[in-house]
Amino acid sequence: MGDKLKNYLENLFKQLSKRLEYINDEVLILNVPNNRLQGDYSTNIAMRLSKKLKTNPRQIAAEISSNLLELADKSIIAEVKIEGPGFINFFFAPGFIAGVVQKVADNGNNFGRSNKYNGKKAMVEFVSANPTGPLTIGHGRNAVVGDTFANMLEAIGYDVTREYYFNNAGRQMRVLGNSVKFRYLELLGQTIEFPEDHYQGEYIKDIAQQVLNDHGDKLVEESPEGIFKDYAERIIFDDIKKTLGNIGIEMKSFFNENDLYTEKRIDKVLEEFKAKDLSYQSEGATWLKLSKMGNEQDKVIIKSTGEPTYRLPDIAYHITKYERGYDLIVDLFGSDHNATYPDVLAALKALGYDIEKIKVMIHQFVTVVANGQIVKMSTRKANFITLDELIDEAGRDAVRYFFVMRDLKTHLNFDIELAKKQTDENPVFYLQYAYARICSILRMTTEKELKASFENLDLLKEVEEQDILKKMFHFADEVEFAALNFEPNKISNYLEELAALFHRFYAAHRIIGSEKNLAEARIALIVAVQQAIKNGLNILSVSAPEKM
RNA sequence: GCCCCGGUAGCUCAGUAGGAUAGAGCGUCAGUUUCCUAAACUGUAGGUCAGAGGUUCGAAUCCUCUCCGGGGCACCA
Repeated sequence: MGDKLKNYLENLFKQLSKRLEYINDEVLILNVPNNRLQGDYSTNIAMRLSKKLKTNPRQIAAEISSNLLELADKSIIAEVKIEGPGFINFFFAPGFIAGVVQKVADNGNNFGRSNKYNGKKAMVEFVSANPTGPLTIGHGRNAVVGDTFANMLEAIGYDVTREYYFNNAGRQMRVLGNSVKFRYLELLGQTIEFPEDHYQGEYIKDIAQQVLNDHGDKLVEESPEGIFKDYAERIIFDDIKKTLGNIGIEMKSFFNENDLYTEKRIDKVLEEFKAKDLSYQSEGATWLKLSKMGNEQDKVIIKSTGEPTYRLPDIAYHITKYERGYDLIVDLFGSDHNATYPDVLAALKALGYDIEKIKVMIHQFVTVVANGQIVKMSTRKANFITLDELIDEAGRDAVRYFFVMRDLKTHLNFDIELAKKQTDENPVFYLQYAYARICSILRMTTEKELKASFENLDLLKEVEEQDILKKMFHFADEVEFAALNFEPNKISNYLEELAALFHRFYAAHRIIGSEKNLAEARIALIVAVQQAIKNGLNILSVSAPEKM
């Protein structure tokens, strides 16, 4: 759907370039000025051209604007002004702006969405926590952001697969099995000195209890890597899936690292490295020639024990993503991974894969603040707060919103008290309140037999009304921008601004009690706002309550 | 020592390929409800955009250096 206003101007400039040749070589940058007196859109093209043409920018601006006015449709563009050092400011006709209301009504739940990337397949890999314990708040940011990425890509037409990659073998899982067995023996009355580097959490005791319930004391001689590990894995994974479900995340697929071995994919990659002379043996290990691929140093891919390091399966795993035909491959990691992915990318590139398709997104850590104190957490030490506990306390909407409302690149302070608060300090409620307020107004207007009408949209002339209309025109652009740049916080910011404009309108003007035509145009306006907020919240998977 | 992120109002943060007087919420203080939800709105106060150089008509934004905070630099994942 795009932004009609912007498209219109871009087309106008295209026509203009036939008249004024110098326009051709200059990129047109249109932005929305902060100050409404500076127009609906503004361009600095004259200033940029003045360097090249060695002419006064205001003079160039004058030539551009007079030609533009001749080409422009007066019912769309009301005014073009030259201001400041040479900005060209465009003012749209209020009646034209109001047309967005009709557009929203026509598109309904699809308003803001587009089919620009229809037919393209994307994968978002996220969470990918190994089943060694419940999801923590730290995983929460990854989970919510990843799912929101997927929602945003769907909103611009992508067919998206959400995938969870996990490893249920190796040292961690052995330690997990051991941990359960120790707790099991404790339950049977043995005195155990529980190792410090084992999983300390209460959940391990629960799993041990479960084993005891099902098998009694028959497993004293059983290997920790058998039944104990299997129980732990199954119970923990069920718990993880339940937690994800609690915040509305449904993974389409769970990819087990182990399949890479059984399907001989690891061997195949190794052979390929060898054939392309990208690996070598040294000190009993197999090394990857990363220094030849532009990275700092060579790294081990097979330890002298014969076990691969994480890099090798990671590379093989990504090859499956290519083979599965994705046009866009998104990996979302915490900042602790920031040094590892370049190795994987370099290797894939060396094997001939187009790494432009891969977008590695790194989010910074979550700092949990409780009672004004920073809480340090570790799964192993079990002093963490689980994601489930957080959802129980703060609710799904607040959790989803809080994890997404900040730029990924910055540390997120998660203030547990704030998220729990059902007050105006909590931005989720600000948005939801705007929505609920509209629903309430509409219940009243229905009683008074007033209904939305598109006949007299040109009556929407007040500043507060025009501001809302203009804001709505940008919705689709904001969604597309947010999706392509992986910035979900752009959507929450946009919605907060839209909600603020609505609240301002509400305080300044009345619907019930206004002249009928105006009242019905205003109803159409707020119905459109209602739809936009709902669609935006929907992308964030936050609910839009009709009553609060 | 090296690499990646960040440093903007008292607090939490926006600031979209460099643009016009740096914004919002919360918190301060002062107001607004016989009237569609006051979970709202209006006004007030609050800034050396970490610091120093540079690039240019113009820098919070780009470059260099310094300081502070976080993460990483394994034959762990």
